[in-house]
Amino acid sequence: MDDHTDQIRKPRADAVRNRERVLEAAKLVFSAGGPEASLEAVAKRAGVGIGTLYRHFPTREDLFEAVYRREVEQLSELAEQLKNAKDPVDALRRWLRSNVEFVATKKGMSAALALTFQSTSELAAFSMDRLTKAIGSLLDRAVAAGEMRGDISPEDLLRALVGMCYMHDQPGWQSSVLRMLDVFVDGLRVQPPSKVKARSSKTTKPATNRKR
Amino acid sequence: MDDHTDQIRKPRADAVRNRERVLEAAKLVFSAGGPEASLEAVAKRAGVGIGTLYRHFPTREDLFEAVYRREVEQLSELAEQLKNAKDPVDALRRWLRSNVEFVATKKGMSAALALTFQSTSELAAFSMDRLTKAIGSLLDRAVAAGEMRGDISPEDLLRALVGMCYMHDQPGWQSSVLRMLDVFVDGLRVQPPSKVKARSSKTTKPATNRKR
DNA sequence: TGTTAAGCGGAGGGTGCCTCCGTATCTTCG
DNA sequence: CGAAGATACGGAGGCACCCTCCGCTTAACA
Repeated sequence: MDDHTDQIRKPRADAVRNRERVLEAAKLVFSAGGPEASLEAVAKRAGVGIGTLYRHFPTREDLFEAVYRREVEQLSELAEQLKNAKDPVDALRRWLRSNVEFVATKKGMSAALALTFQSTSELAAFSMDRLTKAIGSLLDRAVAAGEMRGDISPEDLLRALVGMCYMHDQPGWQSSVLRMLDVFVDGLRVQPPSKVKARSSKTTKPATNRKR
Repeated sequence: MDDHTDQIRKPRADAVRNRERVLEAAKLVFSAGGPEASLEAVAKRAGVGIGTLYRHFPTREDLFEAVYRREVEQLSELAEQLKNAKDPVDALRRWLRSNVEFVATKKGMSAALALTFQSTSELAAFSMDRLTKAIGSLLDRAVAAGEMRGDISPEDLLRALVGMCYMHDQPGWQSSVLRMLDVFVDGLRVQPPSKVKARSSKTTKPATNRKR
């Protein structure tokens, strides 16, 4: 009818609000009930109708993905904030710890993520990229401050973190990971040459495979 | 009333048969349709009523576990057979390859297994034990024959195998793993052969690979 | 304030989950 | 072999959840 249809309306306020509510509810419900939690439960918790949920997220996977993306972005933002902390080493340590906590609360979601990552590895790429950048910024700062060695790449660190968290079905894994992370961070510090302890008799570690 | 009911009847033939049918059907359906495949589809495929399925396996997890256990036991039996093969190194290699195939066909089940392993790590213990023994018997024989070095434990080998298969969402992972396994087995030999070209052992004639 | 399209909610048809129980079949024993 | 009783079978049925569809509501814009 009218010819200036290229004019876009402001999105409706209630739509924005509801979308946010659903995401928040989904985070809670999935974390508690695992990947097969009822979507109707999510809708109820969010205080919206089931139809509203489906309009915003047509499939269960869409909802998963949106929740997970948001979490990754929050971790990313946390890194941004921590950039301004006084002690760069401590900032990095804190970020790593937040990450462990993130995994811990997502216990129910891990299987779902395994599924999702298989189907759309675009999401995997996105989150890897995002997290690598986050960890990189913190790492760089510590290195620039002369507090950490510079021969470890962000990818390495991320891989180590993910690898450590991978065993999160064992009991007491969380404290174990936290301990290992502390050791890891300590090992990353530029150390006074006097305090060099003998290496274990493990086989030689392959050199860090630098990417890019 | 009855106090000497300790007399045990022979299990009914149809019960045994149906149980087996359900397991076989479940293997197929889960592999194809993933962990959330319909149990009624399993029952239909098995040619039994849904009630029969539920009597044998009260929960979905019970069924999963039974299927997985059976697979592990089959791998175990395969090792038993391969014990009598002429060439111990080739026997080991074949077992490792069967394992890769096993993982490949279970593509849909991986997420399910992640879930199951979290809840009942007793199953994980069982399968680890079983597979370690299987791989150990083959390894020992090759070592006893003087064809392989003796400083690698069955656990190491199993871990390497599992670790290699863990990346089975990448495209082309299977051939990659097979290649790595060949390299690995070559590395395990007492006398590393001078660059044997990687080959795919389709035939049952392994002798062509022997050269030194 | 009126117009209009974007958004909302929930009824409803469909599917799968799981239980329950009348019926069929197998084992045992006379 | 045949009866008796234990054991297993099948599927109807009630319930929860999935997802679509559409009449009603409400926010944006003029």
